Amino acid sequence: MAKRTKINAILLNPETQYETTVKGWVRTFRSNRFIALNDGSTNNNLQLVIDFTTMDEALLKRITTGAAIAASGTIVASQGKEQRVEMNVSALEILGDSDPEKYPLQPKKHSLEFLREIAHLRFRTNTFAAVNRVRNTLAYAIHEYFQQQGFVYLHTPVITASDAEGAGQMFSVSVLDKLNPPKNEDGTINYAMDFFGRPTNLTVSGQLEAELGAMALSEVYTFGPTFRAENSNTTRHLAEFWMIEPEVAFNDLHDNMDLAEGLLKFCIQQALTKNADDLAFLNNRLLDEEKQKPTNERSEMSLLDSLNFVVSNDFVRLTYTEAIQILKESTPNKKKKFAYLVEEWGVDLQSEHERYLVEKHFKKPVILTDYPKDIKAFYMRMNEDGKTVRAMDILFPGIGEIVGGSQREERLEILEQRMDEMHIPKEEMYWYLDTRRFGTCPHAGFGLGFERLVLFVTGMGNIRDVIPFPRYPKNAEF
RNA sequence: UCCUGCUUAGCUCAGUUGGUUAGAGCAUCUGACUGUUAAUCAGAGGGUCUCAGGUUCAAGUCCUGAAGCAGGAGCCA
Repeated sequence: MAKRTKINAILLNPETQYETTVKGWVRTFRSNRFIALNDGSTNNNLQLVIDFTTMDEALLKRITTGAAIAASGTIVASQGKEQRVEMNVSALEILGDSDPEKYPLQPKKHSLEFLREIAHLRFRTNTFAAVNRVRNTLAYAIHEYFQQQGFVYLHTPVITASDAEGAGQMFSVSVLDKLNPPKNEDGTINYAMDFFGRPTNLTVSGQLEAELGAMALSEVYTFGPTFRAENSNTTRHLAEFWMIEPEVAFNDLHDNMDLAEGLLKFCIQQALTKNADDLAFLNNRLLDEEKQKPTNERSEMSLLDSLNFVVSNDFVRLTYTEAIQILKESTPNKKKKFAYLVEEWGVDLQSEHERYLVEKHFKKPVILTDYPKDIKAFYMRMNEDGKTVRAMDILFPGIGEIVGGSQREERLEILEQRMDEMHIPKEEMYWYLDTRRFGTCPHAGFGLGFERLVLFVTGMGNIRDVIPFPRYPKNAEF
């Protein structure tokens, strides 16, 4: 058959009465006459109309849900109401059969939990096709935003020998015989015999390497996979996820906040512009879901409303100290409704506190800054008060922390002192400290959890549904 | 890892105070119909009630343990 036209192009083309060929997968086959065909170019199907009175009966039987077909015919104005155009098919070919007794997807609503078990087929549903197209737009937008501003895309290593990245449990990388590894005289494993001659792990962050790049290229960003071996079983954690980590020389905390807020708004705006159909579908999907809930549990804004709201409003910026004050005086704290009551300065904020600030008090994204030094990482810049560091967390409704970043400690003596206090091995990190020894300068950066951004933009409830093949405890299928 | 809940047909779910051959809708198959929109109508097939023990004359139902899943918490992006 002739070269295919993508269904998206046909649906956007105002013309009718032209011959073309389409290829795709059958979603439903109704009345022995109507095929809903989808090729992934859009969430909308093309309706193919066939004449079953003249078509070979054996061929007709092979038009089943999930089958791959090619069809040629004339695009005409549709007689039905649900679509503007349809194809009168003159020739049809089955490219790949789909046994209806065994094919697990039906033309009906499936639970997300069931689809997670058949993640290799779930792209074929409207929801997952839409989510993955939005994900693609967001990934591209990340690059667009940074490239427009002259950032250098830096590839940081996936395998690292440093275990001081300070962001949780790591997956070890080794080629040693697990049953009979080479041993030292004291019985410990002799990693000198391993591939890299030392213990190595999968990275939990590219930040430290990104800082090295920023100290010459000025503006860099990373965008790659990250691995955390935490036993996290939540709707917003994965063992393998994608993270964006810009690092900018000469930026202070305020520049850093501007950069992050600008990035988030740009990405969301791109999705609104480029994925209008997909977001409309996801918006309706969410509205249907909300109808099942009691009125008081429904969200005040629809998905599209909240995306537009975030794009067109400034994020609230306040310090940890101010946040503690608000929380102390909040109704749930006074009425002892919080599981963790806010009593004194210095405590880490719990999810319920973050959610109160974002969803109840301000009702918009919040950037919290200047946290107590004791609850933050060693590399964050010490403030003049000696108590707080120049950290920033961006909190989103429904997601919680979507960005975590800081201005970095560029003063060698203070950085070394902090490393000593927090038992970070300085010798091993000589390469990191060298940036402070030779031409150090103020700089700042942050980490953006890519899947958390996708989660927010698509309105999905579980992070396992916004990455094609999720990795989490007890699950590495596909 | 902790707390709570769930696990019955391919999918979504009923299943009474423990009581005979465990039900429905959708899907599938057969037939009818044919401008439908998750088409419709009639009929049929489809079950190791998650697994392992226990209590009982009798367990889908009660008890113990395990596994998996979901939601919440912690860790964080």
